[in-house]
Amino acid sequence: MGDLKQFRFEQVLGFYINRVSYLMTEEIEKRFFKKGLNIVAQEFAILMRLFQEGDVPQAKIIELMMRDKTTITRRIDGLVKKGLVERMMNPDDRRRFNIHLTEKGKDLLEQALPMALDFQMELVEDVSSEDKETTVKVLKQLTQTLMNLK
Amino acid sequence: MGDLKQFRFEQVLGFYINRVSYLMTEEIEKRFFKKGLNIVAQEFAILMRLFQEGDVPQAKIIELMMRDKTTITRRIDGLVKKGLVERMMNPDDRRRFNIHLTEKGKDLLEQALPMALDFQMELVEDVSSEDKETTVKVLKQLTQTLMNLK
DNA sequence: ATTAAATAGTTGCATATTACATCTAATATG
DNA sequence: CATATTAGATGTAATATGCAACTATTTAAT
Repeated sequence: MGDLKQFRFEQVLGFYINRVSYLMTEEIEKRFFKKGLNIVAQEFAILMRLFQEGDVPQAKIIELMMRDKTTITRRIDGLVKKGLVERMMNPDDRRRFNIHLTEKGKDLLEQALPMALDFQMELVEDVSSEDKETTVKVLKQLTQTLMNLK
Repeated sequence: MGDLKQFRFEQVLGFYINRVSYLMTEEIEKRFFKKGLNIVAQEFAILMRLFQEGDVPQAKIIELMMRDKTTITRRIDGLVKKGLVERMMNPDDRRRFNIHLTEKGKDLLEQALPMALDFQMELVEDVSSEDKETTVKVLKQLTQTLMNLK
């Protein structure tokens, strides 16, 4: 086990990725809360997706969030209860719902999105755009590798 | 809100960081489980830290994990129950415990560490060492920025 | 057409994670 | 010595998560 002790664990990507992920989530949720926006980061991610893509069935959100369908059912339940989205009947397939952003949901996003973008800007302020691009590239690559493992 | 629609959200770091963080954690836990190692990623992080630094009081682990002290108390409880660590009296300050890696904990780490290192290697296999270094640098920078916000 | 298989989503559990408020014991500070 | 601070534990409650099993619907297979 001696040789392992030599290893500089701090150089390991996972170490930082988990930390940054946790800290970013924590910070953006804190900011949402301060502005009276009653959503967590995951809910924001769903709303943002609906804003980008329009109505989608829950299956799409499951894919995005990479969680069990039961977990997503309950997340959507929560968003419905808050009045931010609604389940619309899909006439082509009556098993499916289209998740639809309500006016209230749009209003909330109108506040939340600029906050999220500001936060991102603030974060990478001191990172050169070259380094930022490299990082995004590497993260995309890692995502792909990880998805292939599944 | 029209201008926001233009924004390429996929370029945003947070998007990938969260995904990679989640997928990495999931994958390493799956591998631990497959080999019969009964630990989650957070427990591994604690054991690894103990291996690197020797006995530390719980406060150090709180700092590492960035969780509430009650959460850490219970994590340590869990590790004690599994026989992987023990709480040693600190003669200099009787409020404090030193968390000590047991033989069983060391044995487990002896299996888990190489797995974690292999996993990391596997992940960054196709990433040039230059890109990897840049990514680590950026992640460190982001960590620092995020810590300063707190 | 009729039956079997697959799909979308929900509900009933059980478990894990987390933290706030509060408590005890011990140490540090004035 | 009195008080404040610190380390850690416990009570409790909220949230997150997924497996198993279920319903309803659509698709595929005979």
